[in-house]
Amino acid sequence: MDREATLHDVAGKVGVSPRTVSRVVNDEGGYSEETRLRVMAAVEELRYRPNMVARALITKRSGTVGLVGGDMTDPFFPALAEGIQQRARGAGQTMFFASTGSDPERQAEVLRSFWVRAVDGVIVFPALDSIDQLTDYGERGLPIVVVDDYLEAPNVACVSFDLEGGGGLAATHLLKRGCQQMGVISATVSPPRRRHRERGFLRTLADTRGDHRPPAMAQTDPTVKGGEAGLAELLAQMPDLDGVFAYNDLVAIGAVRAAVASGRRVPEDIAVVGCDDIEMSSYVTPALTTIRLDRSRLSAEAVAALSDLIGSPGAQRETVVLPVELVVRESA
Amino acid sequence: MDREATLHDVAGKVGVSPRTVSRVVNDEGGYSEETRLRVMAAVEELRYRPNMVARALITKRSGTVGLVGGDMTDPFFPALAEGIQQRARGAGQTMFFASTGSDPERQAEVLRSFWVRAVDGVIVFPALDSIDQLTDYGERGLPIVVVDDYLEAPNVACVSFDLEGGGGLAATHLLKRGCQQMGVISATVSPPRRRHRERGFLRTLADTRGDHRPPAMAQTDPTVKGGEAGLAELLAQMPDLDGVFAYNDLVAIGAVRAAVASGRRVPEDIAVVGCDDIEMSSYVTPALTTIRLDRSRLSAEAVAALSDLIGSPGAQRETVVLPVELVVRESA
DNA sequence: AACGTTGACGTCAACGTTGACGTCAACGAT
DNA sequence: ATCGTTGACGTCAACGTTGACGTCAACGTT
Repeated sequence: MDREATLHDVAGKVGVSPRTVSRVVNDEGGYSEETRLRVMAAVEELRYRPNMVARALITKRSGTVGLVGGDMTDPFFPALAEGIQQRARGAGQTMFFASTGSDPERQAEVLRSFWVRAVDGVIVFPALDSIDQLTDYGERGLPIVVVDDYLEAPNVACVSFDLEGGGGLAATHLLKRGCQQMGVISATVSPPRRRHRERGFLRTLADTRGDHRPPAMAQTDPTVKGGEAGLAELLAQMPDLDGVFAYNDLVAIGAVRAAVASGRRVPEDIAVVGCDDIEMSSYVTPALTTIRLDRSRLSAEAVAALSDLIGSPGAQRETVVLPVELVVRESA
Repeated sequence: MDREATLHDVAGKVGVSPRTVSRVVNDEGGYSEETRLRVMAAVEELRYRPNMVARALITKRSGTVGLVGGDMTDPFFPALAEGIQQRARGAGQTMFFASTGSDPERQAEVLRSFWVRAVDGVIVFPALDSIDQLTDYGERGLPIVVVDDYLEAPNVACVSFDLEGGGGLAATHLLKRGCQQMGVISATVSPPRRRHRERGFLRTLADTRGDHRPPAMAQTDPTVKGGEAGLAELLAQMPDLDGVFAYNDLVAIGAVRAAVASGRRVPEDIAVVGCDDIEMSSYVTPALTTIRLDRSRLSAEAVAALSDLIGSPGAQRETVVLPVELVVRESA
């Protein structure tokens, strides 16, 4: 376990100064072809690898990005994280990951830990009420890409799905099926300000027929259990419920289970539309009708936005809104 | 966006040397209570946060750990990553994550990128044929926890589930159900050396009744689609197949789907046992009978092993084998 | 009174790079 | 012959910390 080779070691071996080795390693130019070859050979032989920590100390660029999520356990998240990680790796960046459980204090702690490790930028799925935090870091010079929320600040870019449109799609579909008594299950982790899908759903309902009964509303955890509880609550408010728009597919699965458990048929008695289109959704019975969010696209856009931000300090950047799509399967 | 405060700034404000501020910040002792208070106040006021990069450069400890997985998209993985990340955070460590797609070259690249960023240790789900790589890094002084594989090397610890036992459990269960014609679907990403679950299954079969027909074997990707293909292959080899042990729950779900698509009933005509017990497994129809692996336990053990290794350089550490459990639901 | 010990600091160098700048020979243009 | 330019280096300091060691007053002991 002999100490790692440094620029100095390579320089000694070749008989040039460390600065020249650095130039070669970083492809800066300012050396002869012969020197380049001799340096490269020595680098090979000594298995020299630049020490990113030292480099980061002076350049203020660590070659790392941070991903801040609510909960990796949400099936929507992993594919996203995977995509982001792969693209970051492609750009020579290494990815930190930390989850916040949607708790702003944990988020603050996480951002601090990323900041003091000199990450070049972060991609954040923001916790409840944490925009001040994010604005603050943006102003301090940290490039931030915010997913599914909107805020204006230097060094901050936003990338979202058109969830409002998605809610509309769900409403239209349920109306077309002939549903009369609708319910919406939304998530406690999503603050009112960010309830785009619900807004879109309600608006389309209102726009399409002004005379319908206002939909029942419930709030739960964004999980299968939450969906079960949510449907029970909806049923309590509206016993002749016949159409449900669920916060995500997990909730939709829970809603379907609860409906079936209560002796109703899905979609005949209650139609259920989910959101996300996770893998699982095509494998449950009945297969879920849902709003598809293209996660691969989102990760691409998020990483692209972040590199832009990193490349041009202090800049703002257009908010990106990604289209969504209704996928009709069996549940509605 | 005024420059970040440093030890030097704090020192200037208080009227002591940076070294003293460092002592206070690191709780080293060797200062008066009065000095401590004044330093703390200045730290507060200037919002001083130690620069981990500079600290890492000199101490060779970065306060980061790396997690190397095959694919975050595998539903088994996220809960693990989440657990590891939380526990690491609890210990003041920040987690890097990178996936390898089970490709040894990508794994090498990932480990290099972690290494040059001076991670304090890594937890690895090894790619195919990559033990030399891992041994090499272990010898160079990198603490490594290897999940689900065995190797002996300095600075390396192994943590596994008792998959051999799990395979035995599955075999026993299928035998008890009266299955006669068994098949095993294993994964191409798992090299023969690491096929513990298959080994346990086959051995129990052989031990229990020496006269049975040798099981059919298939290999696929560890996905739902793979499971569908795998069952088809099994059926081609053994048309009167009546019991299947699948590599994981995703494969089991695929196998069930393919069985149903071929007009067979599950579990009446073909019983299927999965492995992992992911969330999804209780929500599909029929709900999966499976071998439960306690992911929370695994992440706890992995992190514990890693801190041990980090705490005592050069040490070896007992391999930890975690128990598994059969969960009987509907598919077998 | 002389001496060792302890506490509370300060000084300096080092960690491995890179930014800024300096040097010096070779070369072409005037 | 002189001058400016260019290429190919080298030198030095700095990034923000901490390890190793030094200093010096206060204190207790003999």
